[in-house]
Amino acid sequence: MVSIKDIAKKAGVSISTVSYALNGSSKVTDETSAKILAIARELNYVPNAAARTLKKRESKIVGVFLTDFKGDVYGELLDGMKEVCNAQGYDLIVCSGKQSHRMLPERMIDGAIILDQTFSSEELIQFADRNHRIVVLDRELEHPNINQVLLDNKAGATLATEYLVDRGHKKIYVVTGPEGSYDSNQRMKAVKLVANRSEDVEWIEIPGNFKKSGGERAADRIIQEYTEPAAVFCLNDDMAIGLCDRLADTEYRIGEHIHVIGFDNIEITRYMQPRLATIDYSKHKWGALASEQLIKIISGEKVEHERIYVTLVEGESVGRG
Amino acid sequence: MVSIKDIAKKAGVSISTVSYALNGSSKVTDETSAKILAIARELNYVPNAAARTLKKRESKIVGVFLTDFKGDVYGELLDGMKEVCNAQGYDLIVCSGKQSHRMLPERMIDGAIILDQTFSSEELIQFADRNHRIVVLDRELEHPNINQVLLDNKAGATLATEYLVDRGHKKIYVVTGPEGSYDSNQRMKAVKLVANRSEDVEWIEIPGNFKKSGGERAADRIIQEYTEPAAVFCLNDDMAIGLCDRLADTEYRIGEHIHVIGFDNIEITRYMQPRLATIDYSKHKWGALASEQLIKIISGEKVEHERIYVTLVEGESVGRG
DNA sequence: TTGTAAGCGTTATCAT
DNA sequence: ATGATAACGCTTACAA
Repeated sequence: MVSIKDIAKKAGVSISTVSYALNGSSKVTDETSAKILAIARELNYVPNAAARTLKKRESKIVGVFLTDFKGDVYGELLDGMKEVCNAQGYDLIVCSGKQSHRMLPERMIDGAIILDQTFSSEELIQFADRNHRIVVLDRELEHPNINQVLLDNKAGATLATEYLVDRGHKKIYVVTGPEGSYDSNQRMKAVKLVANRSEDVEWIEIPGNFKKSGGERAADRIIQEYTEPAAVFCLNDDMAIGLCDRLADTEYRIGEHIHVIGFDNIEITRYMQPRLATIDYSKHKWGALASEQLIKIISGEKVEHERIYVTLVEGESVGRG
Repeated sequence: MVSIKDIAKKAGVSISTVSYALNGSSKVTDETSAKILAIARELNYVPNAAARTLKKRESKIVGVFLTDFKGDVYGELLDGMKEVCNAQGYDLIVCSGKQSHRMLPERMIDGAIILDQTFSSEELIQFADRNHRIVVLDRELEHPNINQVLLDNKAGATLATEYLVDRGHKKIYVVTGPEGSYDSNQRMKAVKLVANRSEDVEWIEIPGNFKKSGGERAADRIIQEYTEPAAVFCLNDDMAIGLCDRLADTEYRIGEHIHVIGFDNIEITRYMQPRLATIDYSKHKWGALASEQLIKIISGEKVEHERIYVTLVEGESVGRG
């Protein structure tokens, strides 16, 4: 491996001069600088990230942590993050799994964006206490070193529930996310609020998991107790897809016997027959804002919590009740 | 930041003893070791990755590089990679974009898995020459430090083309990937081979881009010159989806006027009406094998190139010609 | 069994 | 404008 020492030797200067030259300092003559740069190129010199990070105590890398790599929301979200990070001179790395948790405390990365159930809030607070900078996308957490950029879950769930109620549905199943999911809990709260406003609207909670399997299981139960048309609010699109998929094998028609709405507006919903009603939001913007906030708090800037707004996407999966 | 120096001071021992104790060396007494470990915990000690990497000249991290984060094949692929990496004591990070190319030469990572057009083959060879270890998933490259794990593109394209020919189609459009794509070129070669076997089979190449937009443009052209039923082999599913989507707005019926087959068997195809015929392969296995090979060559083991096998998935998107 | 010390490749302070 | 040197936090001969 060629280091600045090798360049220094070949150029007949000291390593500090080489360092200055490579970093474009004005302290060194254009002449020596040019010579050094030439030699560096000639020797195929590449700086060593570990050494730089060790000395400077920063890596110019931010990490985003995901529960897993599956999931259709991630593509745009990550692109949004990358765009902002790169523009600000940071690299973005995507991590997943318990093992990767060490990245932040071990200082491989300058900050973390969390969308990952496998981090407990205690763990995150502990990191923040030790002065690590974090942006959370999947929970509320108050700490000077933590910023949150959250979906407007309540607005979304309110829109969805009102849509069902407005279209005349009296019996509403709600398929939830996994236990303890912040998004699921927030959405559920809003559902209750809206549903309880109308005396004649009944809502039934079905525990789900934000995965297709949850929707499939919900479908089984709904079919079993079917007596009259009903509406289902799946608290994310993945479950709605599982539900529709299972229903496709039965005589129950979506938008006619069972009315379905999801949440996320993932791409796949556009291609479903009938088109799935859902709640949309800009994933790109969500990611971009998260990166923006993180880089700001890394730079010591104070920032306010942010919220991502949502809209209703109508679809034939919901007919008149 | 608390370092081994702090622990040493508090324990009244030298830093080397602390280092040995923390690394579970048998050189140090159970007693002192216990004391040191206790103090380390008490002080919330976390090792510094940069320092360790600098000294040991390895990071125990492998990086996978993607052209972008969109794309439905990535989820399972990455999970497969992560699984193997973690089992072998490596962390996996996912990177994208020109900026991230520095990770390998700067030695942040111990090796790279490449599925990324933005790396030129010259660049990769240069890295390999400087003793970096690489596995390529998107090209052929011969070098002692490079291993390749490729899809069996030819088998897949042969299966797809034969499927169309066997079902009586005489006119076959082929929508290709972007210029220079290895996968696209390989698949195209196989198409020609099969199609040219039968005198009465005509094939027409339409340049695409492996994205939905490519499929949409292809649909426009096919509609325009439509005289009789035709078959279309989209060299990936994404384009097939774009094509079907565009066709949905016309009077042409898929599986009746236009017969379509894709490549990749991404999840979305299951939910299409009619079900898209396509070529399947295990993305999980592909990722797992790539990681396996990379870790082997990092460990100095010699390995052979690998190939991922493919199968045909029939679908109603292809009817009788 | 434990300590001393060198060194990994940088950056940055202080002399010169 | 350039050089000598310490320091970042860790591992690992080698010495004691």
